[in-house]
Amino acid sequence: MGKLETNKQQKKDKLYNTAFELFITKGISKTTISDIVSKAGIAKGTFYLYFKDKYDIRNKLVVKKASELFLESHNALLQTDITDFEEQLMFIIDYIIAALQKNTSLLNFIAKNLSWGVFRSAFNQSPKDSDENFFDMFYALVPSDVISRHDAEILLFQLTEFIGSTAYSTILYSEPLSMDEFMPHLHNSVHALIHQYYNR
Amino acid sequence: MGKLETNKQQKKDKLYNTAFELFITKGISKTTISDIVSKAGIAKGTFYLYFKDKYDIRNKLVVKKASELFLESHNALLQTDITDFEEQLMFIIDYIIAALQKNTSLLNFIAKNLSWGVFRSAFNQSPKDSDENFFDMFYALVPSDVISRHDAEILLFQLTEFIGSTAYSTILYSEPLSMDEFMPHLHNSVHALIHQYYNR
Amino acid sequence: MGKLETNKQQKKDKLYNTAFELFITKGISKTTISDIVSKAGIAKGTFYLYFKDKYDIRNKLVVKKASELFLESHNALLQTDITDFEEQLMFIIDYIIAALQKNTSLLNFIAKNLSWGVFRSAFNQSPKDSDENFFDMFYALVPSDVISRHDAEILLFQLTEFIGSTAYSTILYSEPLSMDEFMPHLHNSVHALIHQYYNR
Amino acid sequence: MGKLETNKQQKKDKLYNTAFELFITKGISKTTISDIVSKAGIAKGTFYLYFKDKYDIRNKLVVKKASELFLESHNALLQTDITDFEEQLMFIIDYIIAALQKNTSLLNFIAKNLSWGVFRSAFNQSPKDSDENFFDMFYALVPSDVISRHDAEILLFQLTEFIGSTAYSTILYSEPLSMDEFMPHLHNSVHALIHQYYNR
DNA sequence: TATGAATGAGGGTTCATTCAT
DNA sequence: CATGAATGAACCCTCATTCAT
Repeated sequence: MGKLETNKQQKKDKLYNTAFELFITKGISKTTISDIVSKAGIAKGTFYLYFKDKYDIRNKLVVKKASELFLESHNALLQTDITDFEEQLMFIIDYIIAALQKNTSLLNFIAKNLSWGVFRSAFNQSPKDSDENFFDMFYALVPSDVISRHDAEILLFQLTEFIGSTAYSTILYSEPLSMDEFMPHLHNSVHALIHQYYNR
Repeated sequence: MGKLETNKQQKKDKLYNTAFELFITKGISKTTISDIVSKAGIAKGTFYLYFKDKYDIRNKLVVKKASELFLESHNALLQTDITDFEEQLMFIIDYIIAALQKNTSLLNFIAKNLSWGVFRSAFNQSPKDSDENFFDMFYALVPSDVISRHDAEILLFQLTEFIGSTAYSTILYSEPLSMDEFMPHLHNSVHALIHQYYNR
Repeated sequence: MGKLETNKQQKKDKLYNTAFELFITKGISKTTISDIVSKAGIAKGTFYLYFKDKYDIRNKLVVKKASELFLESHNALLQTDITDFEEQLMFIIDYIIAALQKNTSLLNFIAKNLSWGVFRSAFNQSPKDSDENFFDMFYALVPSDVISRHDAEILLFQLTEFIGSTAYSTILYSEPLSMDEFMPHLHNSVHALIHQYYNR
Repeated sequence: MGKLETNKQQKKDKLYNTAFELFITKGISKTTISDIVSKAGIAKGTFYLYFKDKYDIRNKLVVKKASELFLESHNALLQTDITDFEEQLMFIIDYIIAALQKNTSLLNFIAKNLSWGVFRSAFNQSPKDSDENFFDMFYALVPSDVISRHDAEILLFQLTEFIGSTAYSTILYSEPLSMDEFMPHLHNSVHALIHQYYNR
């Protein structure tokens, strides 16, 4: 990679980092492109060299951050000896929830802007960005003898939506109850959702 | 109610209706207050006599529309002979999903802007707006001998979030599958979520 | 006319005057709307209340200024005893050329931006703006027994284009000769153009 | 001319052709240097090696295109047997008008940007560009025994301006009449303008 | 109450020009 | 000679909000 190439990537990364910081601090609508570039120490025109507009960088950031979180949880799982699928899944869920509880800005950012469509298309569009793919990771965990690949996909969808939306409300607003209070219910519900797909 | 009083309410209603129409047509951020008042045939300053800003009218509208939908489904239920709790719940869910499938603009509007907190507080703030309260309606259905009031609330929360977020993705974007394909899974999952709270 | 109405017209006039001043001083493309409003002491948004954009005010100004000049020449004609059509026409031409020689900025402004289409449509659009219409003024001068109304219109078109384009080059750039040198040729040519339409 | 030299000329020509195409398609002010170079497949910086700015290439193009048209008409004249000056002139005028009617973009481009000064100076600056000069061509046609060289120049000026400005309005906008309707008037007027200079 | 003209900060975006490679 | 990433001044325009009428 040439010096010029490196410089380009550095500029892009700087914009990503600065934009994320401002998005979670001030909110997206209150963050202007002027804010981003001036904080990043980059010229305004340069922004438009890499991103179409504010929502372009937001979409890319949302997927980036969500993926990072998932893969981080998977890496943590690999450090353990857990082999049972449900236990593995619970580990990941607990890991992610704990991370979001510690980083409510991130939760706010991801939850408000991540849709399944964005998420999915992002993985398909640029598989080179991460040598490990979150979907593959999940499907590899699922015991294929009891849950079909097709069902696994639908299950993943339901779990993601269910956990995402309830976590948003409980963690950020403690509405209608706090995440700590909700936790046992969440665990039970996740088990209930999974068990449908066993022994079908 | 005097003539002047009536005139005031008419103005307010006109603003509500016009704003809703524009919100679902052009989207909220693309709708300006100028758009609303000019389409409503009302002076710009008058808007500020009734609403604080665009987000004030949006919040009120979201709750209004969501409540109308819930109560409409309940009224439909009353026309039936269904007495079993789970069947009643399924009827309401199917009714609401069918309505949202027919009116995707409404789904988009509600899903993007309705949070549990807004919803809940709205009911508490102005119980007079609807002589029937959605929460009371729901709790009345729940068989109190098998599910406690406290659990009922948590269950309602989970169902609302689960159905809301999966319906959004499947109806509007058919991602990762269409609502028609998802329907049996949805039914099973709802049953699974409910059954946890039986015979505890 | 109420106070508010008067205030509106004052603002509009102020914008007209300031824009014209800047257009002829700095040129149109170098004049920004910011320049106009800041010099006029009016808020930027107010500009857009009265004009669509820079080119809207330019078009209106061009017609305004050209009309004023024509009508001014006609008023001057009325102060004389000249009765012969050709002499009257020559008087008007000489008057206008003299005015443009004294005010080369005006010549530059009008010549670069006035097209027959703009001119004509402007008169038809808002005939109320001037109780006297330049076209009617011209046609009234033409001796209708020797030149038909239809021919008069074509003649006026040719004279306007011929004088306009040659005056532009000779007055502003003395190319290929100065207006003073060109004057006798211009007179002869105008007579030649007119005489075609006599005794047809 | 070495290979490198040829490559340079090719780049320049490519820029000329691309710029012209964009100028007549999108208009000059809407055409950016980015547009030109990206369409030409040449680097942005390279543009500045050959031209000062957008207006530099425009001026050169306008003269180039106008000259081509004039010389083309002269070449067509040489294919005929016409010997009489007025007939020759009419042939050229008709030829040019026909060409502009077929190519209104060219008319628009030339008329809006060609001034006598630009035209004249261009011929004097770079006579090498065309081995035949339009001015010389015209003066050679004029019968020098009846019209002096000095008068010929003034006549050419008047004809050019007269025809140019009336053609613009009639061809492009049919205002106040179409070119077809105007044609006989144009012919008569041209004759009238020429005859002044006979037998002086 | 109701009006709507006036405001003006600040947003997004463009694009001619430069200069290190 | 050729490149094209980077620049950043400059611009247009929107629109929520106010306030005299």
